[in-house]
Amino acid sequence: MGVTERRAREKEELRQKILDAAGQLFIEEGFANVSVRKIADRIEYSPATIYLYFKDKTDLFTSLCWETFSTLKAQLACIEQEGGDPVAALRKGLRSYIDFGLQHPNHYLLTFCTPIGRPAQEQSEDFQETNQVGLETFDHLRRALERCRQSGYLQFEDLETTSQVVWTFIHGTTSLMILNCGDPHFPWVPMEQLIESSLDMILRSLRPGA
Amino acid sequence: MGVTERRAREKEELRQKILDAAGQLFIEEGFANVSVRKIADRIEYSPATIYLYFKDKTDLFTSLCWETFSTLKAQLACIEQEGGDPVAALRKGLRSYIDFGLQHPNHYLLTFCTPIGRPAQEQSEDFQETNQVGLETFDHLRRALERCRQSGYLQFEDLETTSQVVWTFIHGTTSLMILNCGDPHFPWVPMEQLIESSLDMILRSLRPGA
Amino acid sequence: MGVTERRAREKEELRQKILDAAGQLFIEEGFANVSVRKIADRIEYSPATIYLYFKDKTDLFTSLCWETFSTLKAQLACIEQEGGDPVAALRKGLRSYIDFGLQHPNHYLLTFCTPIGRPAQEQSEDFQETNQVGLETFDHLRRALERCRQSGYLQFEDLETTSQVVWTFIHGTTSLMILNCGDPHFPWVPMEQLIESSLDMILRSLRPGA
Amino acid sequence: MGVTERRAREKEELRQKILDAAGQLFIEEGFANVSVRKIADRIEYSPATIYLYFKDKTDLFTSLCWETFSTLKAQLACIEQEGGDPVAALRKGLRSYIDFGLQHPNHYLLTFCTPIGRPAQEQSEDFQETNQVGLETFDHLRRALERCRQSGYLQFEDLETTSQVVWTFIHGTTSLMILNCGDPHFPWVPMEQLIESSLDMILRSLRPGA
DNA sequence: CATGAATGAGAATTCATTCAT
DNA sequence: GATGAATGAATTCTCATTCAT
Repeated sequence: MGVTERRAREKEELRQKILDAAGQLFIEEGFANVSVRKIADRIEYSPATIYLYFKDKTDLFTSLCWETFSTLKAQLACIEQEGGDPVAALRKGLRSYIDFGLQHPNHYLLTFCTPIGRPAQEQSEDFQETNQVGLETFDHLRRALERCRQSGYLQFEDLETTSQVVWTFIHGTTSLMILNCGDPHFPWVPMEQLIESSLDMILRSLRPGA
Repeated sequence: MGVTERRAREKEELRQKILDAAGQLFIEEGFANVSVRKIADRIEYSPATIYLYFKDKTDLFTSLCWETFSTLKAQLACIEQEGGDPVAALRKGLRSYIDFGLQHPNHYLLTFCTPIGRPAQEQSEDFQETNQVGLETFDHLRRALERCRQSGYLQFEDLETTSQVVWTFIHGTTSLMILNCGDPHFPWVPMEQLIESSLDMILRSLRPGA
Repeated sequence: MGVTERRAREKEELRQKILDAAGQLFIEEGFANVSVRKIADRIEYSPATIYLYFKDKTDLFTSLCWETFSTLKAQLACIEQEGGDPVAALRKGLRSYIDFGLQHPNHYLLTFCTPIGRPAQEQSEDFQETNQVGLETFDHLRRALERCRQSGYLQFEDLETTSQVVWTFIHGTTSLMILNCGDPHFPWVPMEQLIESSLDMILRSLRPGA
Repeated sequence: MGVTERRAREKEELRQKILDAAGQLFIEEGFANVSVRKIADRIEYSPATIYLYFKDKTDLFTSLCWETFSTLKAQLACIEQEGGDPVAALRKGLRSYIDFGLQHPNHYLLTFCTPIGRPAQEQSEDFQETNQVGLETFDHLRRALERCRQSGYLQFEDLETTSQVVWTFIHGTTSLMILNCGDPHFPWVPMEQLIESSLDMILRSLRPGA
């Protein structure tokens, strides 16, 4: 029985190793510029081995996205359950989103900043599943905002529109932080200051009477 | 002498024709999916001819980026010069930025959503030049905000921080529009509505007393 | 001892199961399009198991050929033994040959429509054995014809030449049926009609006085 | 102008060289076992060059078939035009068919004895064209037989069935001659004798009163 | 006995690029 | 100035086969 377990563990480890290598490479070089061979080379396995763990190159991408969403969703669910002041919870959730991006830059970029030839991919079952998780993640934001509105702390007209706008804003902050924060050519203010100011601005714009 | 001039003109015309075809194709199909042959086919020249005008495929792209960035800068400069209500001008500028991104999605993605890890490219003269244009473009935003503050229509503490936050916000809106706007799996509100609401929120958060 | 016997029986059963699956697949998809994995999948064993029973993919095929040739020979022998009207027996034998080809198209094609240029194969023991069976099969035709001649029902000069010609004829019918019978671009008459007409023509050409 | 001509000639020569190499290899190893690389190696060009002359591997095959049919059709058309005794013309045509096969064994085998995954191929324009030529070739046989019947020299019921049966017969003779005529394991009678006997038998079976 | 895991070799095809003309 | 021809290198992916367990 020990043998079976060890095998399973090793298999999972290799799968993860492949995913990690692929994620890094996708970010470093762009999805289109990464060949299966490059991934295999990096982990010192044969290209054929990759195909024992993933159906094709797209499957690799999809799996990475799924990982991203799942982790993020879990964090947000945790905050939601804690309850407490709705605005504080919203802010905490947004901050959590940004921090997640900064802590998992590869996954974040891959999931939200990498264009793929979508059409081909959308059919797959895995994609559907990943997408589902993504939508559920967004639900947390929607609910957090609605709670703020119902409690009277924030005010806005359309929940759906507002949720989406807020998402695009924190996505913008997150992605630029990841991509350019070390760019010596741009006079960035300190990261912490930028993040907090971003959250301030978002909440200010939703304050009743604003 | 007329001959020489005509030759020069014809040469410039072909160069532009190539750039136009390439630009269209990059947008239609994405950089990675455009082959030099496709560009050549579209203008009914041979692939080899392209190489008489551009060093390689990357050079084509860089030239396009520079071109389009200049266009954005020119648009913003134009708005700045028009003068008029500062807040309206700011809003117009922001809208201009978003529209620019949507019109040149591939250049936008390359410039703002691709990690700088291309050692080869950073060094290049073209890159430096393009970067310079980028900074100048940001200057327009900074100035537009400052004018709003000085005129008393908007209020905020730190100009630099605010400018950067605003940029990250509209970048977020722009990039997600580009990447996901056609995604049938996400319940996007109409694009126009999302964009206008984004601008509303940004301006609302800067309103005095907000 | 019961145990040993059961083991042997089980082993033989699995071998046959593999052969059957392979045979079906070769017919359904053609030799080149059948992978060992496909065979293994169909019987729900691992590919590696196949190699416990057969040296390689070719061995599988050779075994099948031998098997099926033996079947043909047995059929012809059976007809021969039945005796009865010699011409009816001849016709039955020819028909049997054609039907055999249609039922085992891939083995038929491999054996009769593939140039012997595989040095490796010719040498093999299996090949020699298969060849032997082939000659014995032809003997049946020769004998059937001779019996028709001796009984006075048919007439021809040279037995050997006639046997060979008859063989080439039914081979032609068989192989074209296999290769093109489903070709919608050729106005084939119904297969049954073609086969029976072929046999009619062959027998008519051997009729005394013809 | 001489330059253009020479270029065209050279281009045609290379095309033919590729076709020849491909034809040989297809016969030697079977369609499925020939890679584009092997063809390229044999003529000492790069694989990519092949694709400048042929759309894909299937196109190579189709072109070879077209060549075959065209040549054969021309020969048969020639005989048809000569006129003369219908039965002699029929026999001459049949003999011509067999001789053609023996003179161009590669093309013959390729066209009539090589199974390909047909479905994928049938759509192509080239295939349609090739098929058309094939049907026209068969028309010659049909017409030759009909002429014999109308002149009263031969007798048979259904023209279509008879034509097809006759074709399968001479195809059988031709293909076995090509494939096995040198087989030391089979006691072949002299080739000339076999061919003439085949024709005798065919004509005898169609003789009035047979 | 059976197999899960792994791989080297090779498949068809495409592409950016060069160069003689 | 423009190009037709050619190619080396790379792409994704499949397969027969092996071997430790």
